[in-house]
Amino acid sequence: MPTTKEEGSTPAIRMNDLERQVVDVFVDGVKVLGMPRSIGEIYGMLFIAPEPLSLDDLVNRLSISKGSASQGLRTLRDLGAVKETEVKGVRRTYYEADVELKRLVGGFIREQVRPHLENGQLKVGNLLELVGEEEDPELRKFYDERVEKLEIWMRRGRMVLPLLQKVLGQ
Amino acid sequence: MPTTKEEGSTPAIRMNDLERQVVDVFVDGVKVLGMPRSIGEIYGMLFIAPEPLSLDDLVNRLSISKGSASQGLRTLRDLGAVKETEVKGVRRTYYEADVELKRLVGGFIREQVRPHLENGQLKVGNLLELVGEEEDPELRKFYDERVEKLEIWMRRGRMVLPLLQKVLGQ
DNA sequence: CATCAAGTTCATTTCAGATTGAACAGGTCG
DNA sequence: CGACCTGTTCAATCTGAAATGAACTTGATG
Repeated sequence: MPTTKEEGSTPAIRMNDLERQVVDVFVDGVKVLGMPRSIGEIYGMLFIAPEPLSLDDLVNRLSISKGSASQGLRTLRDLGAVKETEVKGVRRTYYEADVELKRLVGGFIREQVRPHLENGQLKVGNLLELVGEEEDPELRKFYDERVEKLEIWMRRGRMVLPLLQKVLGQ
Repeated sequence: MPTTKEEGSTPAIRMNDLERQVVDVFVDGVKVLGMPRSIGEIYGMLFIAPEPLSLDDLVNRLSISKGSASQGLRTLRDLGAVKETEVKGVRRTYYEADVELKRLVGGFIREQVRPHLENGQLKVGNLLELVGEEEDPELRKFYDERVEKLEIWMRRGRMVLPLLQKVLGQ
């Protein structure tokens, strides 16, 4: 039962202290990870909600716009951080937080970390050509070393990800 | 010898392609870590510079303000990402990049990650009291579980850090 | 088919955080 | 001491990413 009687779930429901503080923790959390506050608000609200919530519930309780809620939910879906709950006989979609750390970490790595790392490796690849153009052999040696180091760092970054997943997962 | 003849090191030196692209890689890098672009520019410039650079060198080559350079260098010093080089008989301070990944990771964890985690744990601690106020026993049980889960996540976060340092270091 | 309800899209606006630059502090040298 | 050089500080400004909200799409219902 998504929301009880008072049908649907529309009128501005105030957040209580617990909800407010939990949301706050997640807002900080996602900020550290470089994600927008609204993502933290939405996930936090779902995390502490005993029942699934609809988009409109989130709009009302968090006082955010429909646009924010919609985009935030999409991002969270992409991350695999929320589950949709189809309620029989109701059109509206209800969401609940997926609270498996393993999935959260995996989603974050897949969506946010890997793309950046791959892009970085590409750029570092291009660097090698530029180093080749350097005439002065001593300088060239120095550049080679540095670019080599960069490559090692990138490689190591990639290797850490599965380990992270393993350690954090369950 | 910090900079060669043409004494000190003042007039606007243009960046070459290699420098520009290396800086670019680091700008992206620090952005992912949630740090300001100027930090990436400065560290990147130092990383690819065969000789130590002064604050003014950075201002000239990167076309950033003295203020940015000064603050950026301070942050990088706090992170342990930069070493100061005292040159005998010269007042000016010269900087070079510290390229030990171990130190970089350690500094980042110490300065950026730990503070946030600790702050988070504090906030989660406060949550427990709020949960105690909940009357409905079933609801209370749910809240307890969630807060408990949050604590576990935090704890796990802290445990991962030393592991990260160990794996990435050298 | 017309109406309504649910959700998405995206041009505009808002705002937090980064950058600037001018004033300032501290040190050095003649 | 006084001119000068190096670097720091911080109020004012700028900017890019996030939030808004109105227009739009989709699809269900009578």
